[in-house]
Order: sequence, then C-alpha cells, then structure tokens
Amino acid sequence: MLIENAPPADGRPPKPRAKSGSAGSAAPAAPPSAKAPRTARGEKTLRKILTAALEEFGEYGFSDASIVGITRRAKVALGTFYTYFDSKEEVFQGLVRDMSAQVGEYVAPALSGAGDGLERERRALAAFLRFAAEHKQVYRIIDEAEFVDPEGFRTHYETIAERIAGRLAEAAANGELREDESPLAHEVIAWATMGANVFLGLRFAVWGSSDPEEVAAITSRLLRHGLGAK
Amino acid sequence: MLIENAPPADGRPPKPRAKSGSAGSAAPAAPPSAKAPRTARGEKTLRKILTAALEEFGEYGFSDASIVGITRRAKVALGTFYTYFDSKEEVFQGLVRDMSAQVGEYVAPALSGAGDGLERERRALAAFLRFAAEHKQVYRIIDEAEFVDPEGFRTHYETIAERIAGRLAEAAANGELREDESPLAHEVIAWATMGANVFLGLRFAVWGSSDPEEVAAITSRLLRHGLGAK
DNA sequence: TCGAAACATGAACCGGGTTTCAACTTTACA
DNA sequence: TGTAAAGTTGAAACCCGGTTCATGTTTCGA
Repeated sequence: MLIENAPPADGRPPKPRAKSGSAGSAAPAAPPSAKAPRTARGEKTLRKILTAALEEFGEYGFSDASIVGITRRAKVALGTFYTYFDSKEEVFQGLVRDMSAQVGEYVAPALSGAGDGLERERRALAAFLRFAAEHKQVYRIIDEAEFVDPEGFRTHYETIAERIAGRLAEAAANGELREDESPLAHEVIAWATMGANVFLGLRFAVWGSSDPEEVAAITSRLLRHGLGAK
Repeated sequence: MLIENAPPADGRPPKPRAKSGSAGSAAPAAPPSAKAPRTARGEKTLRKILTAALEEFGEYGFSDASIVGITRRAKVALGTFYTYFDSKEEVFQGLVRDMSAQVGEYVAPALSGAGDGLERERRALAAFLRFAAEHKQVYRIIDEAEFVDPEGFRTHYETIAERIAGRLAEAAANGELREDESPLAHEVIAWATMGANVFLGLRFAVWGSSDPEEVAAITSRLLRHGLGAK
C-alpha cells in the first residue's frame, strides 16, 4: 500500500518534466526558453499561436487538444509551432503563466480606491467574477494546470494566497479586524477566502451567470459578520 | 448531430462520451454498465482492478496512467480489464462515483451529535481534512474529474453544496443564523463554504499537514463571527 | 542589392498505449 | 462427473497525434 507518494513498485521511468522557461513578466505574450522571436513577423506568429492555443486548450482540454488543431486555428503550418515551442506541455505552461498574470492585472484596479480592507476584498471578488465570466477558457486552463503544470498551478495559488494574507495583515494592523491569536490564522483565512472565490467563480460565473455584485455582496457580509445570530 | 455540447466551429467529430453506467449505490465497488461479475472470482478480480486503478490514476493522473499499469498492479492480464470495463474513461468514471460516495460516508458521522449547525459544520470540515490527508489520491481523482468526467464532477459538488445549503436552511429555521434576505444567499454561502473547504484540504492536508482541528477551528470562527472588528 | 539568418512548410516518421480476439482455464450447477 | 457459462490470457492489430527535418521563402542589416 502506498505511503507518501512512494515510488512505483515497478521501475517505471519518471516522466521527464519540461524545465520551466524563465518567461518572467516581460512582454505581453509569454515567449518560452530560448526561442523568442527575433522579428516583427515572428512576434506576430507567436501571438497567433498563443491565442489559438488558448482557444484550443480552453475548448478541448489538454489531452484532447492537438497541435494540429492549434496550428489550424492559427493558420500556420504544423512545423511552425516548433519554431516557438519545444512541446505541447511548453505552450500550456506559457499559457498558464500568462493567464495567471492576466487575472492579477484584471483584479488589481479593484483594490485601490475607498473603503476598508474587507471592502477592497469585496471588490476584488466582484472583479474576479466578471473576469471569470468573460474568460471561461482561462478558468479551465488554470484548473487543468494542476495536472499538466503542477508547479505553475501551485505558484499561481500561492501567490494569490500571499496577496490576500498580506492585505489581511494590513487590515489587522489598522485595527479593522477582530483578533485571532492563532499563528496559522492569516494563512488559513487567506486560503479559505481564495477557495470560496474560486468555487463561486465556477458556479456563478462559468456554469451559471448571476450578478457578480450580488454574489460578492453576500460573500462579503459573510466575511465581515459571519453567519452567527445576534 | 448533437444539440447540447454545441459542435466545434470546424468539423471535428465530437468525442464519444461513454454513457454513464447506472451503478447506483449498491455494492461497495462500482460495477459498470452491463459487465457486472457473476461470480465470486469475478467480483474479486473487479475489486482488484478498481483498487489498482485508484492507485494508478492517483499517482500518474488520467492521461499518464495506462491500462497496462493498472492490470500490472492488479496482477491480471491486460485483456481482463475489458471484461469489466469498456474503456479507460469508464473505470475513471466508476472511480469518481465511488470516491464521491466514500467522502460522503466518511464525513457523515461527524454531522450527528451535539452542537448547533455551525458546530456540525466545523466537525464536517475537520473530518474532511482528515479524509483528504489519508486519501490524497482520491483528492486528485476528483479534481481531475473536472476534465475526464465533467458530469461526475459536477454532480459531486452539486450534491455536496445542496447538503450544506440544506443544513444552513435548517439552522436558519432554528434561529441560529443571522438573516440574509437575498434569495441567492443560501446557495452562495454553501458554495463559498465548500470552496473554502476544498482549498483548505489542498493546502493543509494534501500539500501540507497541519492539525485538522486547528484549521477547522479557525475556519469555524470565521464562519460564525466573520472577520470584522468589534 | 545581396547574403545570411530567421522563419515557414507539411509529408513522413515514430512510439506508445488502447483495444481486439481466439484459444484456454476455472467455476457453477445439475 | 460433465458441460455450459464465466472468466482469463497476452500477442498483435490498430490508431493517433507529437515530433522531426530537408526544403523553400521572407526579412533585414550592411
């Protein structure tokens, strides 16, 4: 019986995992390791491929999506794909990092402006729900990253959780929050909040389409006052 | 041509989705459509295959998992697999339904006993976290169901959300909860709670291993009193 | 204008995993 | 004990999509 991710009983060779391209947060698109385009034409083609990949992966999911499908959508030849990416995994990774950043950029503006910490959190959720409704493929891709690009997936959520925790700490320092002595508290609350947001997005933006403001308002009351009577 | 699941823009043939076996909640294991074993020997073999499949999928994920891998673990011949299942997708589906039920059964006992509604919810979360820690493969499989068996995935979470919402309604009827006039409120809160629980499981039980009671306690305070000062 | 580097093309290669199947073994039951 | 049904076997057919590569085209700086 398995202990903790014990190595397989038999000697199955571990899957080579493509090393993550540095990518960083430079240009809008996410060019991979050492295959960045050197030309205006190349730049354009790369962007076409990334857009096509987003659609293809968003529609079919990773394994049913095909490179041919991507290049057909992008209206380039099959081989062109390999001018910019080493493998199917690699585009996917590029996409995950790109999309991850995009969510952040979309939500950021909601964080500035009037109101206390919890009010900012409310606006962040509303923004996130709007984003999810408008970009359902992105949602799917980030979810599937758990399996195709675990590192990217983890980084994505850890980053968000840290941001939330940071804001909580700030609000706490301002005396806006009830105190919770547990050292784990901030992190737990951050992950709880994030999980709530993600599932609300899935249910009320991707699957259904309720008013983001209303959903955010209800959740915000929950976060501020809790459910207990009195 | 299919109506639901609108066809892709181009003429790509829609993936045939195996019709879900009735399965129901009869025997412990989840036998598929019309291939249930008729013999003690068969029953045993089926169980071996299901156990092996759980390990294989849990370890490698759906697409990297292989039928050969499953049958090797189960110590049966490759062909035997097809005595019980029509395809790789079908075992996975069977597993999802099985695991979904298992989570429910594990958590159920925590719901009876002393305490008000929110206290029961706290115990449910603690139980869930224990389950997640002990069955990381299950966690992974249910997550991956979003892509391999969307219907099973959706059913799983809708069922849980309904249960939570039901308990909330009950607690509300008992006057235990602050009132929220919005008609959406119960459902939103149920999904928020569920999402929080799932992410807490991922972070503090699957990835990390914090004390379930502590995590549940923090979350419970959040749910009861909120974060607001005073 | 010219040449080298960047880019584009798509047929063919290739490997691996799913699924089939005909022969064989075990079980159930009269 | 006999035999039909249930179950088992694993080699091989089959399929399919990722990846390669030799050839042709475009870009761009000198």
